[in-house]
Amino acid sequence: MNEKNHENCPLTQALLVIGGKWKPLIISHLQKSPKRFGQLHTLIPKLSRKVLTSQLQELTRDKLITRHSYAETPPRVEYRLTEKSKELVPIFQSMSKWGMYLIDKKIIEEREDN
Amino acid sequence: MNEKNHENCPLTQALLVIGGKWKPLIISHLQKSPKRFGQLHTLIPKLSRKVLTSQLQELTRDKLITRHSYAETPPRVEYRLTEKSKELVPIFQSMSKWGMYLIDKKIIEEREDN
DNA sequence: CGTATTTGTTACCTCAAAGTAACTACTTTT
DNA sequence: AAAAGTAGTTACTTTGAGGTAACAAATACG
Repeated sequence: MNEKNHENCPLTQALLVIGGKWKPLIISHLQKSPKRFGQLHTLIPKLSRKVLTSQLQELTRDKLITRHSYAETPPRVEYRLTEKSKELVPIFQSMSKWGMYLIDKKIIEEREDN
Repeated sequence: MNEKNHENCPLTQALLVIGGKWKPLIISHLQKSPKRFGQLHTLIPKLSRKVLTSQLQELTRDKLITRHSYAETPPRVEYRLTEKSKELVPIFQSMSKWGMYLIDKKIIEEREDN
């Protein structure tokens, strides 16, 4: 953040690429093994197919995932992380850990409210 | 991500709180020292005062920052990180590092394009 | 032949987030 | 009296992200 200014701030750059509402979630789901379009949709049901498509396209464009399409029928398409995005996994894990702490706190506060 | 499902996913919880477009940036700027409203606005010029206000209010509500108002004239208001959000700083630092790598790659790719 | 499956696309609509600009309140300086 | 500086708020408008629903293509199955 000490950097020049707004423009070339690395954090801003990173957020441009992974700042989407669903992208961290998608990347997290791909961390263990490649997943198909339909699997991702099942894992994140609140995410519509249209938006899932667009997020996957953007992630592919930015080279955070690769798309492997198998000429089977019915068609099968798998998405997997690239080396670039594998480095993000521990970051999202930390964030997840922090989120868990948030949930705990929330439960405590709810208790105190009663 | 292995967790139950969508609802209580810790990463989703975390993203609810820090997922805002500007929040990671604001938190990063506060990491070294408390900052005033106007300072933050100068540091992130693309962020309008109205939105800065709303983001600061949300962060305060979620107890990621505290607001200290001094009865001087002209008024002075300082925002500082709480213990809760200080744990986020290393996460954003990693993300920033990753963003720097992105920028480097971009430069290399531009060179290759020529 | 008609239906199901899978991975999308396309068109249309909606709503919340963000932008703009004007106004407030308090006090010091000119 | 008026302007300047700080930290907002309020009202109005705009933008774009996201939702819904229908359709496409290829093949297998009954």
